[in-house]
Amino acid sequence: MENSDTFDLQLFLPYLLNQAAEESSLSFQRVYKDRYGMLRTEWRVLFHLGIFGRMTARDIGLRAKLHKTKISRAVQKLADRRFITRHRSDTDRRQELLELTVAGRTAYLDLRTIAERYQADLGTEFTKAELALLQNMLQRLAGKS
Amino acid sequence: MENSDTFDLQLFLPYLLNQAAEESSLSFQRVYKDRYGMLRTEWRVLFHLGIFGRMTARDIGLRAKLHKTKISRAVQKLADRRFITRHRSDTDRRQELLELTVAGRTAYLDLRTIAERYQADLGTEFTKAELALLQNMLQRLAGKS
DNA sequence: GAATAATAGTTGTTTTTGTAACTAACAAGC
DNA sequence: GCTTGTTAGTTACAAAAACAACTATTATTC
Repeated sequence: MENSDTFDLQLFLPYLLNQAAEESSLSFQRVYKDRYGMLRTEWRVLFHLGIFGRMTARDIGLRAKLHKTKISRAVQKLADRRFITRHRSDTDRRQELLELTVAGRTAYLDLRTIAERYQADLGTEFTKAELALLQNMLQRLAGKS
Repeated sequence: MENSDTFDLQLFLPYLLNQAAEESSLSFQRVYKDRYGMLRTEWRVLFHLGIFGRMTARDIGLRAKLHKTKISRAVQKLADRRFITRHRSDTDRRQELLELTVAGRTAYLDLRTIAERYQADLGTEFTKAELALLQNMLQRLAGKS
């Protein structure tokens, strides 16, 4: 109280980004959590398989910047729930090829619809140009060491 | 593989924001973690006390949107490390007034310097106008329901 | 081609978080 | 003023994340 400081925490990016990320995750989280009992890593793995088709845990990790233990556990859960199948690769028997089942694809398409609606709703709050710049800046922020 | 999907995960805000937030937190995290053994909630509490002066856990929670149990634990750790003092309020003996010690203020000022340098460095990658828009949009994203 | 290193993925252990239940103090209603 | 409800903060337990050590397989090197 005696001395008030001038640093603006609300504008400090590591802080501000986290607040925005947390808030923006919430509505989507409710869907994948309540409707499918999924965790964050699980919907991400599901989406990667939905978008890119058959791939290995390793490749998902590289793309999503996720640690292999997280992926391993997400894969287990998704396989338990029959959302994905796992097949050992013939060319490298360490690797496992992951793929969505029909149920997995259905869940993916459902969630993707929600995600698309979320993105579309942003259009009512921001202009196309604003959104494009935001995404561009976030990608630059995300993509460096 | 057989069917590639068109949804662009990289532009989906709950995903993109998280990637950016995680990346942008990293460099700062290294400082408060390695140098002071702090956790995310701890530096946030420290900063709130540094910026706003004496305040209660409740008020920090409202400002930072942090749950009281998180704050309670951060306060304990910060008090253990003699970064803050805690005094029961006279007007309401449920509340506790928190305040930085000299050591706490020193740590805060050190971390604030790093934070300011981080913000300044952003100026080399983005224009002032871009940054202003980014912050504005993030605040709008952060500050709803 | 045997020994060594590197890689894909799993499992176990420790930290950290999330959630619910609790204590102590205050506030409101009757 | 006593019962009922709220609030500030803590504690205990459950869920999730982080980190390290492990197995099995492939790659490298001498």
